[in-house]
Amino acid sequence: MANKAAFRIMENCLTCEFREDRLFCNLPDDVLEALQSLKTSSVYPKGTLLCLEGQAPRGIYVLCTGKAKLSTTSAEGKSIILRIAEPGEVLGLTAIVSNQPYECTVETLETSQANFIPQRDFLRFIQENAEVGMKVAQQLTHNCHCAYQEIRSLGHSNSVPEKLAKLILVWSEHPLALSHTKPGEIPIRVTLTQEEIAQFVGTSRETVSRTLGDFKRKGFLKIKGATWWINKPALENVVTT
Amino acid sequence: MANKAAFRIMENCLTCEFREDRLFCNLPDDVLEALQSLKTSSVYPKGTLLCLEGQAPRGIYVLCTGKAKLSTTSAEGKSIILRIAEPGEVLGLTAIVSNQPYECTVETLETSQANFIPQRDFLRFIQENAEVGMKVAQQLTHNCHCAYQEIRSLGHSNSVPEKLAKLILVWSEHPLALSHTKPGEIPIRVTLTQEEIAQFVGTSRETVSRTLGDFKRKGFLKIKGATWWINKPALENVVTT
DNA sequence: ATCGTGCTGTGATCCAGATCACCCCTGCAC
DNA sequence: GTGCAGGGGTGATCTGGATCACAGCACGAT
Repeated sequence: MANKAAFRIMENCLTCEFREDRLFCNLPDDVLEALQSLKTSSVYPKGTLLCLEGQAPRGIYVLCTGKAKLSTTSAEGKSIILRIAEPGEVLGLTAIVSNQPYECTVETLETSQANFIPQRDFLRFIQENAEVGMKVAQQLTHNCHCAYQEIRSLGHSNSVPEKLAKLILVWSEHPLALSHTKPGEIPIRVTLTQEEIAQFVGTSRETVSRTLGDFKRKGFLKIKGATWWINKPALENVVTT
Repeated sequence: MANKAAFRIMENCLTCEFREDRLFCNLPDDVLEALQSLKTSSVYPKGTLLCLEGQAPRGIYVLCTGKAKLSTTSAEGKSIILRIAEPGEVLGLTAIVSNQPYECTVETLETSQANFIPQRDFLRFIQENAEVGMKVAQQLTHNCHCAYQEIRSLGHSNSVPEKLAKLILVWSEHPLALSHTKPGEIPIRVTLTQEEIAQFVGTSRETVSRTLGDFKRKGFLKIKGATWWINKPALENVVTT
């Protein structure tokens, strides 16, 4: 908790610096004001479970800062990562709209701020604001899109190297801003363990380890701690092969 | 086209006998009236492609009668069936809401009636009617739910027999209404080819053939043409094993 | 320094299911 | 009839990747 002070909590949505970039926050003053009056902001440490698969719906979370991992577990205890939610996303929407138990478990991957809005308040709110309804539809569409991507990846039995390369390429779309990097090497930050990567691509931890080793040997990427350097063209080649 | 006369087209949504059962049609008279004025009804023969993956969005289809198969294709030409849409569902929503190309190909599995509404009209309509916005959210939620199911099925490497059994069990929730059936044998109608079933569970045609053969030998089901008799408890046993 | 605990690397083994290569239907067109 | 196309059955073969079983290694707690 020593770095608590370093984490700035944003209490007021109206003056939030990211307001315009974010689907759900980019609303007229009066609407945002009303929405804001329903929320409770909190900061959650890394590893917090915001909601659990199977739990009765309580409300939604708007992720303000940080990242969260959405996963679903099978009867046999295996779990799959569905996607990583970025700041600005609304979590728990499907459960709230359908009034069914949460379909996935949400776990913060870093210290994150999220605004909670109770189900009842939120439902009333979207019924009164067609504008917000549209945003809800857009977030749901995004969820669907990610899910379809995942289905394509899992179902079209690409080999593990191919799936892994695809995943890394997606990650490399949000590169790290480092000063001195060789051209053609994209630096990214990876905080997931190999175990979690395995859950993402639907394979075993060992295979991820072997495949990454293979990639390193072939010069497709370099790994130093949580920072990876990506050789994009080389990886793209793996995908099309 | 000899049986054209046998197919009754429903022109008026207000007097449609199914109106109340269907998410998207169960609306107050005035709203439904307005929605209706935007639509064009048509009857499509089996095998019609209502929309193609990658196509620019034109509008949505409300499926009135019949069934449609939603599938997505990989670069290598393999395709996966995402789900079978039932009457009352709205198709093409994600594309219209996000204004992105259609994410899946929709093909009618039987002669089907569908009402088409152009993108622009529909978007304007939902922005003016918060009530309809909510229905849109519900349909999208349903899409997500199906997609997550599929991910769980594909990703949690259940064996092929298990996945197949699960699929058949889902089908057996809509049994055929036959007069004389033995107790414990649920009759269902299956119009998909083995190839299509393979695409559904993400496996090869041969494996489907072998697995079904196995099920028949073990008395889990009987197949006569397009009618199958399901021994539910036996199949449930396959799933939990 | 000495544990313990969580992550990563790697070898050995084994099998479900993909793939290839046929054959047999049944229905339809000519 | 004959030919042919689209489905369905089945055997033989081969392999990707799961699984088991360890062994390092980093890092924090004691």
